[in-house]
Amino acid sequence: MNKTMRIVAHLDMDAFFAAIEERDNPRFKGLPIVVGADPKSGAGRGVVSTANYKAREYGIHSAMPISTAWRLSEEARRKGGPAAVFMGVGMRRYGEVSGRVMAILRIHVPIVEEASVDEAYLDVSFTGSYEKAEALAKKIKQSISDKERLTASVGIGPNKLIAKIASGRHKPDGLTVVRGDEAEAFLAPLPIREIPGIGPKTEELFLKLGVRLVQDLKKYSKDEMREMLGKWGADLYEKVRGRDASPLVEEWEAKSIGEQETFEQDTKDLHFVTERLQALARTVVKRLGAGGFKTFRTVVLTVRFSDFETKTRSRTLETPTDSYETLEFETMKLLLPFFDKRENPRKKLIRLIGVRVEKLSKQ
DNA sequence: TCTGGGGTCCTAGGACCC
DNA sequence: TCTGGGGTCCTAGGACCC
Repeated sequence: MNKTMRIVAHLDMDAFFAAIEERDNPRFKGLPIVVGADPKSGAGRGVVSTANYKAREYGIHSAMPISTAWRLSEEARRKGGPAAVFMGVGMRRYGEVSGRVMAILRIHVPIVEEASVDEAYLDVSFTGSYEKAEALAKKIKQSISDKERLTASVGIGPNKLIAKIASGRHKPDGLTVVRGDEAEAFLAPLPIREIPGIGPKTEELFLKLGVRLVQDLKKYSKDEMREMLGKWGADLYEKVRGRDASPLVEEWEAKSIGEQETFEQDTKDLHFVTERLQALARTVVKRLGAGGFKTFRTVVLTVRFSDFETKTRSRTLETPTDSYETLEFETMKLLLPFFDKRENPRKKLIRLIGVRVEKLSKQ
């Protein structure tokens, strides 16, 4: 083993939001917990953000409509089990816990990529061996458990791809090590959907071609992959073989800031929508300043109809601005056509609107 | 089942420029 | 006459991630 061998760890907090709620509300200990939209006795519109493992036994999982989660909880209750505890998303608190967890990681590892609120990549090459990297991961997991009473699952591998997939193999509270020379064989029998970047559409495309497992993808040349998937196809060609040279990204700057809102009921009421648009625009401008940005130059309006068709309209200004009035004026100009025959000939009801700014500058 | 809210990245066509 | 090549910007849409 050479000294420059790369070793990457991926740490994923287990059922993060639900675990925090369970920890902070002792009376919910051991109960199924669902963090997400208000279920409104089965009539709620949102989705499940996180379900703890007890709730997953009911078939409840992330991204599921909250109405479905409610139904599953009711079914379980009729069979004599406890009803699930439904809780709203307390993002501020989760952000605080995340900050403390990330601080623990930085005590042990100098190069950390905060991939999301509950995930991080660690460059543990400095340990020099998989054995030492594994020992370090155990220490970090123990520290998170001691200080925060939360569990995490860790994957260790020769690159981010392998570390990420490995962290998902033994959840919760898992630790999975895949050495460089095992990476390709580790991936081969997995469903292609395990590869980050392969979502429902790509999975379906390949299923039609009889491709289900990572090993099945190896029959395509790099050019064929590029042909099918564009630029990303060439990356995937490498990933299928366990190779991923992407570096950890320690610092990054937001490229856009936006807010959107799904209405409780679909609407065609221009006054109502205008009022919501103004509220969204105000929040966006506030967050722009809070994020240290001076100006934006592009504004984007999103409109989603009741049939879920989603349209975006954007305009790039001549001059950068930080003005709320400009944002309101420009998004209103983009919105109005949706209230007449120009953009909405069939008079569909509106389900959601969103306001986003791009081409941000700190100058 | 009836689908949130925060984002990123890619593609593709047309305008425009050299 | 029936036709370049490359580059950048803008716009709209779509796939994907947590």
